[in-house]
Amino acid sequence: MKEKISQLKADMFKAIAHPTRIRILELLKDGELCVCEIFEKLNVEQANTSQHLAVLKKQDILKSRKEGLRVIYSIKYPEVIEILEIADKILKMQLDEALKAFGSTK
Amino acid sequence: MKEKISQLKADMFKAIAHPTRIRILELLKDGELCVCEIFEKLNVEQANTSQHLAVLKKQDILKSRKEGLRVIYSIKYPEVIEILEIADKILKMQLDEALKAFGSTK
DNA sequence: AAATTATATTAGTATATTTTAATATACTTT
DNA sequence: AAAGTATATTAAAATATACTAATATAATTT
Repeated sequence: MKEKISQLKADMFKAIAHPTRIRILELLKDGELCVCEIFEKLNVEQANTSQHLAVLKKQDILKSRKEGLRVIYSIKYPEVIEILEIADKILKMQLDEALKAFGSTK
Repeated sequence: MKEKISQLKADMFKAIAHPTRIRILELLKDGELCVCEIFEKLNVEQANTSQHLAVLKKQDILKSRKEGLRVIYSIKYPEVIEILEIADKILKMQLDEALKAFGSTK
């Protein structure tokens, strides 16, 4: 039972754990965007962008709606952004520490 | 530049994104443990546990110290636990919603 | 209804991750 | 210094992910 929940959480993190998908989430932080806007801003192939969006949607992290020809994606649970912000914070601390290691005669 | 930072964040999430590693982090939430305690509690092979610990340590998420024969691991940045707690919260909302979908004539 | 536009899907190849099993290292105790 | 513990490393096989290119779908405009 506990194992299954860990698996579900791992699946969620796996969905997030890709540079392109992280950039997608950061783009969508301030509101919804259509696929065309996303792949142009990211400079990533349309097909590849679609695939990454599909990963995030399958994992129930993004939602989408159709508007004419366009498909508009947005973040389903804003808490995901909190996760990214904490990751940012940790990364800064890590880099900070790595930098300090230089100062001390290393 | 922005791409490199996304890559670093992705690497961090990748390190977290495994059921066994998530369980390790949850075990260490309340304090340090040696490898022998960890793999016994998790019911995972010693070698495999070592490998997963190495992944988390390489990513600077865990730290370790030696005490006699034992190696004792602990969480380096408590913020990682916050990330797991938010993931928990999101997962609960997702499951909740999935459950509700049943109620409504689906 | 044909052509156009936006998005999605599929298949194939390339890469990366995970697991298992065997072995190595590094302290400790005898 | 030999034997015993605790942990780490390595190699090989199995599995999963990612990217590219080609093609398919679906709504729109002409």
